[in-house]
Amino acid sequence: MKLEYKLKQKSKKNMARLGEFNYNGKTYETPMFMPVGTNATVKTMAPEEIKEIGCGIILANTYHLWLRPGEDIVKKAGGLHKFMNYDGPILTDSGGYQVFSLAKPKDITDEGVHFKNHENGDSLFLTPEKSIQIQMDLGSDIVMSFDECVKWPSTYEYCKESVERTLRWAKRGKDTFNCKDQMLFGIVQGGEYEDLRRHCAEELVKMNFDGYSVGGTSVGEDKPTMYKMVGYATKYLPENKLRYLMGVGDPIDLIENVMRGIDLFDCVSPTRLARHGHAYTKHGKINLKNSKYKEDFTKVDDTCNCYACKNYTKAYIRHLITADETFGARLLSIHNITFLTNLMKEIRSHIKTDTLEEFKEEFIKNYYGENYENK
RNA sequence: GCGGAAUUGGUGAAGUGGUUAACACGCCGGAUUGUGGCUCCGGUAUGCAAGAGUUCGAUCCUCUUAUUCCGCC
Repeated sequence: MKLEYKLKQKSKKNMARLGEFNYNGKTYETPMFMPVGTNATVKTMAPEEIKEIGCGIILANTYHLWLRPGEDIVKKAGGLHKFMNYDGPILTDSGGYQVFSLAKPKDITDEGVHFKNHENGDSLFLTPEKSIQIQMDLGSDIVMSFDECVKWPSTYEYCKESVERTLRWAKRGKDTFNCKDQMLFGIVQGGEYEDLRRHCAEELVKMNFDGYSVGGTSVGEDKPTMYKMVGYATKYLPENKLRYLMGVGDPIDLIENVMRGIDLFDCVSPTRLARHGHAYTKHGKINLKNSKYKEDFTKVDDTCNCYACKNYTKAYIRHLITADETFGARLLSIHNITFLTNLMKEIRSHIKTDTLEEFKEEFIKNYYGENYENK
């Protein structure tokens, strides 16, 4: 049951778009935020909780599931959905990000990428064909091409070479891919260089993927640079297909990049920040480990109605985090994912009325205070 | 009452007659972006029980006092 994207509405003032797709009898709206569940679990959370919050797609990771438990096990279990008991849509990352985070430049060859297993040091070799094959075995709904996520900053020469490689890998992946129930996305790379982004986007579009991702962002660049890179890519992508900005989840970046034509986002930050004691609120990100919350018996965010905010106080959650109790991480994960999910909901409603620009100003004022500048 | 040993930050402790008293935990901040889930990076004793002395100089040597622990009466 391949999901099909329908573009419903476009802003007249910017590139924001409203869309939807059906999956398993349910309709999901975009733009959407997708929580990350690397090891076939959104860390500390049960699938029921994720659905309760109103999330749609969640992510899982090819690299990690390949190493453990192995895609064969997941296949025997009946696929990822059955294995992890999640009947919503699932997207798998290709392992391309691990090229960035785990491999050294000398490990990257045209054939594929040499890794050291981060658990036991074993030598590993991942190719575009292998990545796609694993993802077909996992049975996710959206499959990512195997790409090279380049470091930032990188020279024009390196990015150019890397884009050509990413395009060759995309083609090889597409030739391997043969599942009618899954979507396959191409990934636009090209660093901060407009002609490279354009070239990459146009070549991918010629290959006719089911959707397109923007990669190579959220790797340490400043916000204006990121926005620029996104704009260079979406400009050359077809309107009737999903666009996914990989690894982006800072609240303001969600708004900014929706305005640049993005439909899907993912980021580890709501769950990682939660594990480290941080919470998103309307008035900015707070660190619950700060001693000023020791006797703060109010909820994390007074405008929030998530399970954590309905039932628990800052002082209690602070205590859990300080005592290294998992329940604290779980409560904050629920809260942070709820925060981003609700933010996307607000964004969608402002696309409907084409008032996203005003919403952005309002949000910034509340979240960062009066003197915000892009850093 | 007699004899012995000890006393270093919030805690456990290292250390030396000579510029900024190790390390760990805790505490106080910060970071985190297609997740390498006990992570990373900062800060944290103007003082080494108190006082006096020896010395150019003492946390380190001497004496007195206090406190704690151990043994004996």
